[in-house]
Amino acid sequence: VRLVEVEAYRGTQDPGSHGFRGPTPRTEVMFGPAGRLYVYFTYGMHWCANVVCGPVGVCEAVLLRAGQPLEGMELMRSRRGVDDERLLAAGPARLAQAMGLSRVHDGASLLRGSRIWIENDDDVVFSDADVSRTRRIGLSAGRGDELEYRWVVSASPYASRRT
DNA sequence: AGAGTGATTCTA
DNA sequence: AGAATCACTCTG
Repeated sequence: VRLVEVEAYRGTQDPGSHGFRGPTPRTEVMFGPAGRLYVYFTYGMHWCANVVCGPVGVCEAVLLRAGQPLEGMELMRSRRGVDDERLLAAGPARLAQAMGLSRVHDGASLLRGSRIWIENDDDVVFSDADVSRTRRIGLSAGRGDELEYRWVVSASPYASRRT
């Protein structure tokens, strides 16, 4: 997919982050080296994937919130049980499901030579003017909900909501 | 607007 | 141990 929406989480500096209260068995990956996936399970049924960003000992991660399907459309349709291309990866749990990400990918490396990776698009698709910065989704009040740590391609029909 | 669903973490 | 919470999605 082509990523069209992400959110930043700043660990111990950020009450909205799973890492706010320091490392736990669940969050230890986020306190490890950058370039790995932090995949967590929530609401009894959903997986969501983050990219760990900070140096060892510092919890920082970026939640992958939405993507535009580019390849493997039929595989993603079957994983999602949905036909509409715009709903295949429009949301963090939808994206993870479309990509087939779950427990076994927690801690997986994204570095060169890995089976999962992120790469720059050779074509320039979006300019800075296409990207909006907003408050994050799904955080209760007082949990860092006022921070504008969500970046989204405003006009993309593949984002998790219209902006 | 509400239900579904179960791991994780905090409190006692 | 028990309870609260939850970086969500789908269906009405």
